[in-house]
Amino acid sequence: MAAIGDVARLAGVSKATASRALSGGGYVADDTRRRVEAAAKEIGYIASPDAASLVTGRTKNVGVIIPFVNRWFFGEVLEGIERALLSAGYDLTLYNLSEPGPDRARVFDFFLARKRVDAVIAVGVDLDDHEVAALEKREKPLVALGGSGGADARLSVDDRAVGQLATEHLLHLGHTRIAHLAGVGAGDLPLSVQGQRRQGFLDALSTAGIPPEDRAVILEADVSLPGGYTGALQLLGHPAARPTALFAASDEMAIGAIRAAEKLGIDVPGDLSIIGVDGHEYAEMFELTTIEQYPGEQGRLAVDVVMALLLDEGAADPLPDSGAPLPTRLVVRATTSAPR
Amino acid sequence: MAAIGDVARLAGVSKATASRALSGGGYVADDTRRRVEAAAKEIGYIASPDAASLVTGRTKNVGVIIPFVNRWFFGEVLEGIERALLSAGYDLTLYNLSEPGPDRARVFDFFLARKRVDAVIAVGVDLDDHEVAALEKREKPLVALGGSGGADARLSVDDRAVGQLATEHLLHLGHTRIAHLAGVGAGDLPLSVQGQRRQGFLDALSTAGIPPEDRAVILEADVSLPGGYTGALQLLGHPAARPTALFAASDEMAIGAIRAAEKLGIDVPGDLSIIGVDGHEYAEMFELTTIEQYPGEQGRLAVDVVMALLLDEGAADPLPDSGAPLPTRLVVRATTSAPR
DNA sequence: CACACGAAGGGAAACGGTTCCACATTCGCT
DNA sequence: AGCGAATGTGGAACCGTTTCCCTTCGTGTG
Repeated sequence: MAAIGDVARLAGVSKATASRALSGGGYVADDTRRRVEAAAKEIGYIASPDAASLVTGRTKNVGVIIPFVNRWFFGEVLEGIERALLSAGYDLTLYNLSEPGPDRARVFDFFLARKRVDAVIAVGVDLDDHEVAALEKREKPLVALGGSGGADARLSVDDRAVGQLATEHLLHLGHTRIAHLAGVGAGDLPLSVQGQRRQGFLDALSTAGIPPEDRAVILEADVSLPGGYTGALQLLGHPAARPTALFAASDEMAIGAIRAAEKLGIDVPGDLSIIGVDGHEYAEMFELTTIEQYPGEQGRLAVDVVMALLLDEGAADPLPDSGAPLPTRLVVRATTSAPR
Repeated sequence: MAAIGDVARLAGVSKATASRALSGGGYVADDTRRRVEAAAKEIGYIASPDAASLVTGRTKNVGVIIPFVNRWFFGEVLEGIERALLSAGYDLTLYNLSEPGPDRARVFDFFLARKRVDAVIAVGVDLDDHEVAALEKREKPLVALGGSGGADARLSVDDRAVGQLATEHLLHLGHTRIAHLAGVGAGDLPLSVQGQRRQGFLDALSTAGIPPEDRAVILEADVSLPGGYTGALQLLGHPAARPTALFAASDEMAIGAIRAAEKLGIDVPGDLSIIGVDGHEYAEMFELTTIEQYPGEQGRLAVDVVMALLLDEGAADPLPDSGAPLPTRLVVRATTSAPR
C-alpha cells in the first residue's frame, strides 16, 4: 500500500511537506501542493486515519448511543445526525443501547472508554451516575438529546410544556374526562421524556381545576403502535368510566389507539378525541392531531453543537445552546373535536 | 494518559510482555499475566485501538451501508447487525446511503476507501460497477444482504419466489383480477428486490394462464405506508377495472392500502384481498396476510458470514453460505379471502 | 552428561502519519 | 542598505501498540 513517503518521493519533496500539502495547514507553495496532489492521485494514495489519529488524538468519528433505531423518532434523529456528520467529514459509530444490563455496561466501559470517538451524542437515554462518570473520565464532549443525566450540552424539547399544551387543547375543546396513555417508566422517572409529558398532563388538569374524581386514568404502555393499541383497548374497554379524550405520549401510540377505537366501534373524534406527540410520518394519513417536533432537525442541531464543542475544546464554553428548548408546534387535524 | 509502557514499568516487565499479557498470544507465565492485569487495572489503562490498528491492520470495526434506517425492514436488520457485532467485540460504522448523487459517491470514494473498516455489509443496496470496483480495490470482504451487484458473499431471500407465492395465494383463493403495488424502480431494475418480486408476480399470472386483458395493473409507489396509501387510492379509485385482490410489495404498503380501502368504503377482505411481504411488527394488529421474513436474524447471519470471511482471509473461500435462500413463511390472516 | 527444545521474556524495529524545530529564501519597510 | 517578518521546506522525533528475533533458563531425552 502506498504511504505518504512514496508520495513524497514521487513529488520530490519531504514527508513533512507532503503531509502539509495534503492535509495539514502550514506553508506550502501552490505549485508544490499541486505536484504533491498529482503524485498522490497517480499512485492512488489514501491516508491512514489510524496513523493520523494516533498522533493528533482526533479521530473524526463520533459515537451515537440510541435506545432504538426502529422507532420513528429515533430513526429520524439518527438519519439527521448521520447526514450532518457525513457532510462534516465525520464517521458515525453506532451503539444501539439496550435496557440496563451487561450489554449496556459493556458499551460504556469497553467501547466508549477507548479513544475511538471524538465526542458522544446520546439520544433519548437516561444516563445513570456510573455511566456519566465513565464518560466524564474521558474528556470527550458529551451532548444529549432528550433523556436525562449530566452532559456538556443538552438539547431538549420542553416535554412538560408539550404535555400541558396537548392536555389544554383537549380541555379547551370542552373535555373533562381525559385519559393519558403514557410511556413505560413515566411514573418512575419523572425527569425522563415520558415522565415530563405525564407531569405536563397533570399540571394542566390541576390548573383547570378538574376534580380528581372526574379525571380519567393514566395508563403506561410501550411507546409503539402495538403498545398504544393494547393500551387503548384496556383504557376504552371499561364502559363505566370511559374517557371522552385521550392524550397519547407519542403519535405511534395515538395511531394504535385510533385503531383500537375502530375495533371497539368508538367513533373518533365523535366519541373520543385523540391527540399525540411527534409529527410522525403517518400522522397526516391518519388525520391525527398532534404536537409536532422535528427529530431530523434536532439531530442536525446536535451535530452542530458537537462541532462547536470540538472547536473550543477547553476554551471557556460559551454554552453554545443553553436555554431555548427545541421548537414544537400544535397541529390540529381531525382526531380531536368538542365532545358530543 | 496511561500507555502500555506505564503498565509494563509498574508490573516490572517489558512492553513486549505487557502487550502479550493483555492481548497478544505468545508465551506469558500465568503469574506474570496476573501481575500485568493488576497493574493495568490499577492505573486505568485503556489500549489505544488506533495504535493497534496501525500495526496489525485490523480495526475491529465493520462498515454498514444502508439506504434507510427508518423503514421497518432496514431498522430491524440494522439492530440485528449491531447486536451481533457488539457481542463479537466489533464497532459498527454507519453509512446511511442516499440515492445516487455526490453524497453517495463520497461514501464510496472517501469514507469506505480508507482503512477504517475490516469489512463492509451492504444491505438492500444495488451497487453499480464503479462502486463495486471502489470496494474491490480495498481487499476488504464485502457481504451483501439483498440488493444486487458483486460481493464476496450474498445473503438473500428468493424474492422472485416470494412474489410468486404471494400471487399464487391470491389465485388459489379464486382471484383473477389481481393488482400489484410494486416498489419504485421494480420495472427498471429487474435484479433489485422489488424487481424480483414483480417478476414473481408476473410468473404466477403466466403459469396460471390468466389472459393479459384480465390482469390488473402494476403500479409503482414509494415502499412506505404513505406510498401504499396514495398508490392504492390510485389503483382502487378507478371503478371500471377495480381489482379484487392486491399484492403489495411490502407490509407497510399493504397497511397503507388497507387504510385507503377503508377510506374508499371498500371492504377488506370482502371486496378486496390484500397480501404483503415482510412480517412487519404491525402486521398482526392489522390482521394482515403476509409472507414473513426475519430481518433481525438476517442481520445476525450477515455478521456471522463476515466473521467467517475475516478468519479465512485469503484462504480458499469455501463459500460459507452460498446457496440456500433465506427463510420466509406465508402467514395467512384476515385480509385475504375468496372473492365474493 | 550433553543436547535440543519449549517456555518466558526483553530489545528494537516497525506501522504511517503529524508536527516541532531549524534553516533558507524572499519580501516589505524604515 | 539593513533587518525583521513571512513564507517555504527538510530532518527528526513522536504517537502507542504489535511482533520479530534473540537470549536465558529449565527439563526431558538419547
